[in-house]
Amino acid sequence: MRDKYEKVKTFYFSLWPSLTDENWADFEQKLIVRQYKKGDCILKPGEVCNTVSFINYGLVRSYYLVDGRDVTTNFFVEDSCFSNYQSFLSRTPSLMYTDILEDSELVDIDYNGLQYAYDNIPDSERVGRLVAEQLYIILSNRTASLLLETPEQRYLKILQEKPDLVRRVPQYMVASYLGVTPEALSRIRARISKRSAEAPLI
Amino acid sequence: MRDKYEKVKTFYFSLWPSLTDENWADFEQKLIVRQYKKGDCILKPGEVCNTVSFINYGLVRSYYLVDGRDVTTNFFVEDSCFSNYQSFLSRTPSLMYTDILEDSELVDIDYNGLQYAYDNIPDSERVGRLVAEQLYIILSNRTASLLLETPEQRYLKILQEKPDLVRRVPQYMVASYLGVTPEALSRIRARISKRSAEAPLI
DNA sequence: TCTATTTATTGATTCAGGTCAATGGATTCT
DNA sequence: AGAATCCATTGACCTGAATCAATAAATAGA
Repeated sequence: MRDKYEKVKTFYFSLWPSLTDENWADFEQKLIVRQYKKGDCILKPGEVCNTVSFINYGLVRSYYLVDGRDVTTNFFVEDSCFSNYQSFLSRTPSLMYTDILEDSELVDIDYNGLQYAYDNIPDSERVGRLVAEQLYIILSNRTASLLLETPEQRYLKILQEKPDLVRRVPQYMVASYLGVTPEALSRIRARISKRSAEAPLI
Repeated sequence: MRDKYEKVKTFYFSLWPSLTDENWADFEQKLIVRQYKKGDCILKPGEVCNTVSFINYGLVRSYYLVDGRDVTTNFFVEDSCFSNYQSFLSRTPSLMYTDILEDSELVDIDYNGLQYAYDNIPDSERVGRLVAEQLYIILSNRTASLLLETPEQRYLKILQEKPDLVRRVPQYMVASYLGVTPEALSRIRARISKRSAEAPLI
């Protein structure tokens, strides 16, 4: 039988060089494996996010829904961690939805489990800090992209950097991630393929 | 004589309830007070940011300069902490400038000083985590605003939330923070005052 | 104080994206 | 397989922001 903790263990060991097998065994007690089906909504506005999740397999999306407008803040794929970190950290209601886009298996640690780790497992504070710092860096790249690049540039970039994600996700969600309407993304695509058809062959 | 460590001490004690006077004395050894003049540039693209700074007084701006376009990522005012956190954390060259907008006094801790604290002063890892988490929350609010709101809405919001900042900063920098050109902000302002002139008196 | 420079406003034009609406193509469900 | 739903594309029109340019206002320097 497949070990559901294999991947998450590798993930934490990579961030946490001093982690011993003994401490891992302690930490693993706090983890809960959960399966979800495509279409499940695992967090709604008004709810407080209570978990940080590692994705064994699957695909997850976080988004705002503000007067009918759907704005994707992030996609999360297998082998990475996610949370509604703002809500989780501040213990305040989320403003976002989090949906399961493909059947997924998550390995959750809840707020109390994490506090237990911080208080009892050596160097876990450091891991918490490193995770927060990594999330900060990712977010600051996204913010820079929103400020500096046009939607077309952002689309070309995601095509190049995450082609698999673009394939797995409906186009209107990609549009919503780029900050434009589905119609606009459709026209951006048309513009790009028109240009590449006209481009002189080098 | 004014104690240059008074404010920064208050700041750290508020984040760090377990901080003893003895530990503070140790930590204070690592702090360096620096004065800057309006117009000084304290970090340029290509340089690695080596400090986290607390602002005793003054005003600081971080911005990108990409093919002539000036894009403000943040303003920082007295009694808060700042850094080019991405560069500082990852020890990689900054992509941004950081300028002094008003004569300022900063209380710096450098990278090694912070590592010393993490390794030697109890609970400092936790403070590092809390600071990273706070910065994450601030940044995620900014990102949401860029995704969800129009430039006009963002301008009205900054007017309401940080009226003093708007007064202290040239308008073209506010425009650059909102993600529009100076001309566009000028028109947004014209539009708003036209509307409020037309608005029926309630 | 007067001058030089920087900053803010306004006009004309262009263009990308939003909105509304219609159509055709894909998926999904039973 | 067939129906129903969802999704992507396209067209027409509109609006807001970018750009280029000129001018006015404010600020800083000598």
